[in-house]
Amino acid sequence: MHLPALQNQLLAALPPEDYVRLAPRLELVRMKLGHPVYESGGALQHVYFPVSGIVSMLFVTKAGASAELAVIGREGIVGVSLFMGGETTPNRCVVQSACEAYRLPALALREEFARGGPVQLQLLKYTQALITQIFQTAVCNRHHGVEQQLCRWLLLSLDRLAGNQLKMTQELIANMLGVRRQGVTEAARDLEKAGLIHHARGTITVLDRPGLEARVCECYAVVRREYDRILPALVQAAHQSG
Amino acid sequence: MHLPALQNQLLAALPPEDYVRLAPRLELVRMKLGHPVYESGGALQHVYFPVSGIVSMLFVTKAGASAELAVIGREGIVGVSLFMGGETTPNRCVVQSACEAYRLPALALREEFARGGPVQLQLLKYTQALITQIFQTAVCNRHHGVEQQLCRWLLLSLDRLAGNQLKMTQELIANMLGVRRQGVTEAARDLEKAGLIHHARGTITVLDRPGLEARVCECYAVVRREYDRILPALVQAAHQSG
DNA sequence: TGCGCTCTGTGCTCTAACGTACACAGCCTA
DNA sequence: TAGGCTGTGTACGTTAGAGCACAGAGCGCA
Repeated sequence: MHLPALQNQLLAALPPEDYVRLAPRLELVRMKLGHPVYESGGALQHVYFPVSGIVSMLFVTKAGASAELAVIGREGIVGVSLFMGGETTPNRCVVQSACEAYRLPALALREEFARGGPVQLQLLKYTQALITQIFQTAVCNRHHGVEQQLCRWLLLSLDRLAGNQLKMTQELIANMLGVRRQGVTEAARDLEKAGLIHHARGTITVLDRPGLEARVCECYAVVRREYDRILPALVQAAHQSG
Repeated sequence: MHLPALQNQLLAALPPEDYVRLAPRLELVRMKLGHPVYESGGALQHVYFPVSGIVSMLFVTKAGASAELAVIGREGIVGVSLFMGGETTPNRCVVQSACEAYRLPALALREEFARGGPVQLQLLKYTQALITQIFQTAVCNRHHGVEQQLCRWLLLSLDRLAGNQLKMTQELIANMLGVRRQGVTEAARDLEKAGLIHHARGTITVLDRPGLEARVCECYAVVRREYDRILPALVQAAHQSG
């Protein structure tokens, strides 16, 4: 049994009996770049288990400035506030890289969560990992320069995608990081000079991942280590399915 | 029945039958300013329900720079990673303002959490509010100046303390915000010139709270609104006990 | 009263990032 | 092939904050 939904590592980490109970209520949806999965304060009707692509958690200020808080890929779930009891949340979630996801109605999710056991545990563990990513974003925003943040962002994104290419304009990256587009241009130029990446009109190719990891600030490692520590089942799943 | 532990608003919001089951296992501890409640990556033996004072969630980088992620007072609980399933977390928790708290052994907490019901719900709701505070810190770090961050910090702290005084040197505030001490000095000077605060050797007195709220960035309001929305029981409790 | 400590105020230079502006380059379509 | 659009490169001046240095001010203690 290798259903596509199992490409979501969180679902894949569930015991089979839990998964088969969930599976019939999962519905595949495809979402294009820029698609708003959730709006700030909007009522959440579903949670999403991505099997490909990336969803960004963003906050947009009144003045229109934005800041990415975390990225979510097939290791996780979009919409944790549904089982955390808040129903909604003041941040947005936007598709950052064209995304296929299995969605589950809010009611079904709450029902599953209320059973306790492995489903609940897995969801909570993922949430804690997500918290780590969010607070490390806060740390990085405070103390590290644009270039290091770009490295972190590239690595976090790459971890969630197949291959070594990102289809993403510098403008969009700048919006994610909450910096100027020129800042990204300059940082990308320097990384390209160092032979770590190649970029051209909306595509960034990572040529030297170890080189990037050597240049990134500690924030990436902290987040990565926490994901690996809290969600070892996911790492195994990643190895199995590529 | 007005036990001191009920001054913790999270405990106070529990149904009486849940509270009486918990109460015998709560142990009062007093913690001085600077006391490390949790170290980064350390094993968590207890969770803490503050009844007075403030605990800061901090992250300290390898280079020694620090950044506050959130503050926790009698509205909450210190140590959410214990019931979130991660056991530990890479950030520190430090007493920011002398604190009395009731602590509960890790085992007892997990037992209570596993029962589901109101205890679990309340803990999760609080965690979501905490997530909001953390990501708003990330936003504020990215986009807002030192003065606005100081305003936010003052208001968040004031919400968790009785009275309008903060015993806190500028040096410590700077460490919390992850900025230079001089930056805090300058911001505080400007706020004092505007008649909003008075400060002298380790004590900041807020003279004009509405004035501060007018000058702070939206980050404070976003956090405050989420706490009020997700945890209305806590607001009521706050009204009852002052 | 005097000493020494901590805390605060203020000055400087330096740098990263911002806002703005504009030129060019690749790609698509007419 | 020309025109237009989007994405990228580069160059300003401006500013917030960092790093550093040191003077003064309030407080505790001998």
